Amino acid sequence: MQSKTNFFKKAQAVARKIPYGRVSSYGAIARYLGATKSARTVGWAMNASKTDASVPAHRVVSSKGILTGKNHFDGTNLMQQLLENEGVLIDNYQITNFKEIFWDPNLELRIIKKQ
DNA sequence: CCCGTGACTTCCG
DNA sequence: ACGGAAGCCACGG
Repeated sequence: MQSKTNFFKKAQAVARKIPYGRVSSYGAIARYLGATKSARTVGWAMNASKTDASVPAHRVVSSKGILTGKNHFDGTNLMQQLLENEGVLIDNYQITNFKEIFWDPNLELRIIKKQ
């Protein structure tokens, strides 16, 4: 029996699958879970998984490649530092090569995605 | 138990 | 094309 917080676990699972040096967006994950408009809930899942070091929440940004969640991290520029450490180019809390390193679960995983 | 909030995105006018 | 409003799921008060 799946818990009621199935959405959380799924979101965390997808975020955990984000490769090193890649980033994804809340909407992409939400869409992969079948809830396109539930992007905010994905952010909540990140907040819940924040205590879990296995979930790279810093690799999850907005659809524009903006570090919208930087304010929720421990420090102020911690999220940017973590991403830059992985080779991600960031300018003013915005990923410059976002489209290049964007990792879309709908394209990469395509598990439940119909062909 | 009901209402509001939140790391966003999409749709309608 | 731009701006405003709705939607989605979960949690806290």
